Amino acid sequence: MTVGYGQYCPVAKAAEILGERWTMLIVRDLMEGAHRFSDLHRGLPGISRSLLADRLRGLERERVIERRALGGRPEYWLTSLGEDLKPALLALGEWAVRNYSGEPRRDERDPRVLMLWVQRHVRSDALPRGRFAVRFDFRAARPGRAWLLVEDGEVSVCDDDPGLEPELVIATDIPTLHSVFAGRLALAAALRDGSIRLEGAAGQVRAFHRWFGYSPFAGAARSMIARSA
Amino acid sequence: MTVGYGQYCPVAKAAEILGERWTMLIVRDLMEGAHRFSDLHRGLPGISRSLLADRLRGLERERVIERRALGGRPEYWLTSLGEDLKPALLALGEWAVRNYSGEPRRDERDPRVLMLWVQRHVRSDALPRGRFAVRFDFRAARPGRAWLLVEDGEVSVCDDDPGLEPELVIATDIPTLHSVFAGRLALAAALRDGSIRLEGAAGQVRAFHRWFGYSPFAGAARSMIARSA
DNA sequence: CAGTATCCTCGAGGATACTG
DNA sequence: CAGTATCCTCGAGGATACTG
Repeated sequence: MTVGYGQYCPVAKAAEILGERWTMLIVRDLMEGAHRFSDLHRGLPGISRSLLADRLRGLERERVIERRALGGRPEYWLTSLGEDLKPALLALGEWAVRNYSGEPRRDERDPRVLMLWVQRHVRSDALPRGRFAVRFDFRAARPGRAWLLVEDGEVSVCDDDPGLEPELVIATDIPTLHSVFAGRLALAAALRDGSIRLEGAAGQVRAFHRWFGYSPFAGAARSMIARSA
Repeated sequence: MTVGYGQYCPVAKAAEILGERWTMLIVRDLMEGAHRFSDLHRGLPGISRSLLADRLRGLERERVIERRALGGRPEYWLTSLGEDLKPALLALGEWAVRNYSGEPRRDERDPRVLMLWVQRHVRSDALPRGRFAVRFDFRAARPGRAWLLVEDGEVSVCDDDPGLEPELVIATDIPTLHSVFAGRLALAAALRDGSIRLEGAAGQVRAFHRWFGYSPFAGAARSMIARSA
């Protein structure tokens, strides 16, 4: 952001704005519906609060995002200029899907980030009404459990027992859930081979298939696999 | 390259590979036909030789490029994985064209880089046969002159007088030539208002219109302008 | 030409503690 | 919650000189 390339070239301009560490991931999270400072911070483990604030200022200066602080808490939103970046960011991600698909690395198996993504992509309109909990049991992961708390179409993640008997338990492991979310492994296949087990009333199990949402790149991953098969 | 984000996400992977300073510009230059170390170095004023070497190693490790040293001088070429990046890089550049079109900044008016781009995009097949020189006279620029030396369809740039009477002289200034190259200003319009003057035999002047090549983003710039008019 | 080796600087960004 | 202020570290990368 601060340091240009001294080149009057569109690629240089794009690199100037998006090339700094974390910036592309911040834009990605904004596209996925994160708007509050803490939301963004939670989705980017490793970034410091001051650096996040700095990057947000930079994006605001370049008119990619705007800060809204209408009375309540401040929020960050993509401007139309920022929304216009979507095709390019999708193209970049799809390139990565096509060319670097593989298992998540050791350091990429953070259940917290995965749960955040799962939460962000839940199809709220397909959620059963009322208040209930869904528990994820991860083999060989610390923390080994996480909860989704559903309350009238609103979903939140808990790392600790919310004290509510779960109506649905999903027993799996991090790489498997990652693969399903990313579209690299069909949910049906994972259920068949037992790498995911669903425990709960038939209605909740059926509903899960509808409200569980996938990565924006799942389509690209699926057609990759279909092509190579 | 070296530092990941610890996120199993396609955008994070793309940012990991392309997010480091200079990397996207190196890929751009490879796409535009630069393959030798010195060619790349010349197109990236400000990068040190050791850093360029380091970035090239990184891109090779990620299988975006490959180093070929078959007997002669080493060359760097995009792999098919690297070629596959073209749509994403074009999308990024077109986003920048749509949203940040403006005059080149003071530090972006380097005649050397501009001449390099002009050279790289010359349509060799439309060049007159034989050996001749084309001189560019830039108002208010140091160096104020540059030459294209054409020799049987091969073009090179000289910063100093090649000692050959030019058959064509192009009198203009850096921002104007930039704008024409970028597609933001029609050559015809620049000739009409005198911001570019062509001096030479009628045949050479006519040929210039055919062999002068434009930025890969010129099309996007033109349709931007057409839309806003 | 196409780099590598060595030394050194400086600024990006982490840690910590603080504020409205 | 949503940041800011201050201090400090360390590693990316520049400068320089060298090599096949």
